[in-house]
Amino acid sequence: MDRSFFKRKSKEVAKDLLGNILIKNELKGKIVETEAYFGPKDPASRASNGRTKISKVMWEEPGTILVYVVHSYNLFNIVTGRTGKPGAVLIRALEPLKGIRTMRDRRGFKELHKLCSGPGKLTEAFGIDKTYNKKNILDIGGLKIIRSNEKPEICSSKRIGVSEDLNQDLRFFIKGNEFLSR
DNA sequence: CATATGATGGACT
DNA sequence: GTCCATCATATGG
Repeated sequence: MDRSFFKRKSKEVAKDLLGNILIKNELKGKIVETEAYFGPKDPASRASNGRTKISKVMWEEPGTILVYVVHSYNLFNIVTGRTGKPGAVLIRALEPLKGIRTMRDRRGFKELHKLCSGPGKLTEAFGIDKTYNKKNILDIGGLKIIRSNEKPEICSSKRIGVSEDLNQDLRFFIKGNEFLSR
């Protein structure tokens, strides 16, 4: 993954992330579910109220990590688009591939499908917290995304948990995957 | 299997 | 004080 990958519209990045591999130290997971968020004209986006303590990171360089807390869970996003043009992709679910022992210990469940099947679950399983906020995933070694050669079949839906959504599908997931949220 | 409900804490008005 | 880009339980079929 390079800078040009993230320097595109969040909708394109969200779709193209599916099937690729998130790596944090010894942990690996396949990205199976994402959501795209736009800037101030997107009512569901954190940027809908302009630049705030949380949302201002969305104006940073593509590849910047945005982590913030909702209902006491960390949510992991990656900033997309040109620097100064707010946009981000939320990583919503991973298929656990490696480091299952660690994920089970952190989550307190042994079932594979309970480890990373939601945006708050995967950050707990992977140990992603606010110390990663505002760092660039292209610059730090311990956390990265690598391409797989998989070309998954992609489905879409409305975004989950938002009170006011746009009239288009901005949630993307791999068809039939067992590790989706919900 | 499904839907319902309470806990949670930080950001924002 | 209000509002969540959530989750784990509990309950009913």
